[in-house]
Amino acid sequence: MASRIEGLDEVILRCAEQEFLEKGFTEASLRTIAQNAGVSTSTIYTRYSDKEGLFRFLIKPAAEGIREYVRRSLQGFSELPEEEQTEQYEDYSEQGFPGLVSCIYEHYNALKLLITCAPGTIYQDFLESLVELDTSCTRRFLEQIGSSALTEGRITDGFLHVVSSAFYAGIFEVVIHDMPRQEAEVYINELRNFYSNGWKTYF
Amino acid sequence: MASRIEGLDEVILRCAEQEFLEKGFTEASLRTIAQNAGVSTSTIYTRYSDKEGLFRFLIKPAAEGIREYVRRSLQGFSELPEEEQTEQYEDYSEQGFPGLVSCIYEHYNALKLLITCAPGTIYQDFLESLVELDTSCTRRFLEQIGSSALTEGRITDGFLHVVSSAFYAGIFEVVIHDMPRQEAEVYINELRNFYSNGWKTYF
Amino acid sequence: MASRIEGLDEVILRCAEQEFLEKGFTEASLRTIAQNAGVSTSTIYTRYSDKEGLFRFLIKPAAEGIREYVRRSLQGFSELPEEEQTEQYEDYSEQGFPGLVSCIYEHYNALKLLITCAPGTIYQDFLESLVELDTSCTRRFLEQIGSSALTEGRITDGFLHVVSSAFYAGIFEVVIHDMPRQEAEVYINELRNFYSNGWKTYF
Amino acid sequence: MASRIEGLDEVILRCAEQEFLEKGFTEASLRTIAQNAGVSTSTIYTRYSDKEGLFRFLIKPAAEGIREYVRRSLQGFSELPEEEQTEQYEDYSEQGFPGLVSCIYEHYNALKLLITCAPGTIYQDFLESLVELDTSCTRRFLEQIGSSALTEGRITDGFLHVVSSAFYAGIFEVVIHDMPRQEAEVYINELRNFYSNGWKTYF
DNA sequence: GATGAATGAGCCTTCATTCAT
DNA sequence: TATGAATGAAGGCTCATTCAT
Repeated sequence: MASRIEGLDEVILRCAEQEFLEKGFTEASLRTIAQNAGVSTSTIYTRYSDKEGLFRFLIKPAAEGIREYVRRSLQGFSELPEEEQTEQYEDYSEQGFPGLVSCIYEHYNALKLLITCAPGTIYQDFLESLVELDTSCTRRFLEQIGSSALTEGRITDGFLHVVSSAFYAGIFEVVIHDMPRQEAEVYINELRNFYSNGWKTYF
Repeated sequence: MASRIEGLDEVILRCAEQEFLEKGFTEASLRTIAQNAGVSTSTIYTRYSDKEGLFRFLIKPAAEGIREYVRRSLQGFSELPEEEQTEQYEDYSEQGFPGLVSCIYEHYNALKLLITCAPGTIYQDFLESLVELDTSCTRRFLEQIGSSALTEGRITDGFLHVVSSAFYAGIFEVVIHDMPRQEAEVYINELRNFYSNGWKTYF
Repeated sequence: MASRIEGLDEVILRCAEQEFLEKGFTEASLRTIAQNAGVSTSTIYTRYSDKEGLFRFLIKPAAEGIREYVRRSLQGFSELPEEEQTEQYEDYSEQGFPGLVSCIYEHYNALKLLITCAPGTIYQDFLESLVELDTSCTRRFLEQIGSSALTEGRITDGFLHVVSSAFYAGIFEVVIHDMPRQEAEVYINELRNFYSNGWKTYF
Repeated sequence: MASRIEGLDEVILRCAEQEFLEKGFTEASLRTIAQNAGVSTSTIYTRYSDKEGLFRFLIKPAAEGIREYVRRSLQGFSELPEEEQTEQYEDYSEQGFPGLVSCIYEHYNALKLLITCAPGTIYQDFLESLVELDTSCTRRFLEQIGSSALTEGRITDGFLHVVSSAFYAGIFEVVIHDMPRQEAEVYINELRNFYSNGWKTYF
């Protein structure tokens, strides 16, 4: 009874990453991955149950990493006293998501996979999860400051939702366009600034 | 000379649209489209050359419509006297792309196809074409007003490009999230406002 | 009612020849032929009934030309007085099929088609028809000279048949290998010499 | 590890042979072969890569067998002392390729496949490989005996090539015409005799 | 006579997945 | 656990041919 071959996972995952990156999920071939990794197709099934399982395994740390970062970041904001929150919005460009870029580049390949190669609604679901964190935080803030835009219904759930997903989609352009890290930092700060400026008009 | 069967195109195109929308380009099956339309697979080849030809046919008016709208809109801006251009930027939220939403909803399904289901680089190329129009217009404006950010190299081609594509990607969230038309109008104006505010810091 | 377009046949036939030559009968595409000729596929059907009809039309003159030449040539031999026939066999290299090469080069392309591109049994049938002419002439000669090989059954129909078809197949190597005309003349004479030498042992 | 189903290869190969023989390579259908063999089309791909792989597998032993026979036979001739070589040429009809017929009938069906059904240049390449062996042996002999025909340029590479391929094509008539084995032996000896007689005129 | 359109049959091939070993 | 073999479904596409105009 053969035990798990040492280091095989790494080889498989590296080959899978490459194949998915090159061809996207649908067009990627399990056979090709297996061949490049020097294992049988069946081995992949033994370890990751199926094609989608393999893909999800590859992107999981990245998705969770980003999500965790955003969660903690928003939570930090929520826990500030109200006046500081407002203040931050005034000059967010210096705070922003200070470590977001690090987080992105830490999971670069996997993130690119998730953003550009995912099958079905995997990317949408991921984006959705970020947007939910974001909008609920924003709504809470707007409620705290007693925003009239909110009570008068000018700001709806739909609006919050779309503005937020446009924002995150904007951030992920960094990955789509393989922006160098330094450029990305400036860009993301700028984006954050844009959206801050947008929101301020509702305060 | 056997003439084209009356109204067949409409049936085929409707079925194709549905199939592509449901499964995306790659996963969509020509056989299924043909079956639903009640024609032979070959008929599709006779009329649209191949799968991609069919897809492009479906998409073409939408892509061209949007592109044409954006072109004319930017051209109108460029032809204004300099002071009015600056003025517009100051309060763009009341001008925006006034007819863009109409244009989007006119081609709604086809646009959704283009944005969410296109194979290869078709969507990227489309987006790119808009971004090119946009950035060359923006650069021209910045040159006219003698922007120091431009001459000092803080604004690069890459920066223009990414900000612009983030903007258009943001606009297309309207389609991705099936936003009701009225909401979309507000949203797009808002987005325009965001980006205007962003640019203003460079003037 | 449109009358036959002037000179269309020539164009079609030239394009068909090229396509068949390039791809062989099976792989050749009627559509390609039609496209290159600038006519509709249907036009070919109107004029040549179907793909095989078109092919047969192309090769007919060549097949008949060669067959006619061989027939007349053998007939000439048969009509000689017996002693001259024997004599010819003794020094056939100077007589051979004196005009055969001319005949071959007159129909070169069509012959190449027939030999290398024909579908089904068309080439076999053609070869067979030559072999039949040849063997019946040979047998008649052997009978005339009272060949013991014949009466003793050492020379059978099968033997005659195969030797003859090997001979003609040998001749057609000229076409298969695109042998220059002058070289071909020498070669065919040589071949004839070989076979004459072979036969002489049975006299 | 699922082992190969017992005896499946034989069934598949037999069905493939039949189909190729009946319709030729191009017209033969893998589906039909699979159906007749009672396996799925994919099984054929698992075992033989593709259609051509299957064909080549069928043919390989025959092609190699014949080639090997010819090689050894010519080598034997080359290794004789010069006077015996000349002697053999004088009365080759009694030596010929004594075991060639056995070799042919051993691989009968596969050889028929190779000669009458092969796609592309497979048969040509096979023939060419024989011709190469043959001509280099012949040339060596002519050089040894200091043939004036060679030094004077009357015998060229082209001539050697064509005469040789006509000879082997002649031999394969045996297969094309399904000649009974005994008849074939006589025929091939005869053919060898013909060509020996031809060559002798150049010595 | 010429044609554009339509067709149905058929092609080879690839795929993810299962299963006995 | 790892695997080679087998599979059924499906894929896009090409073809020769027919037919109404």
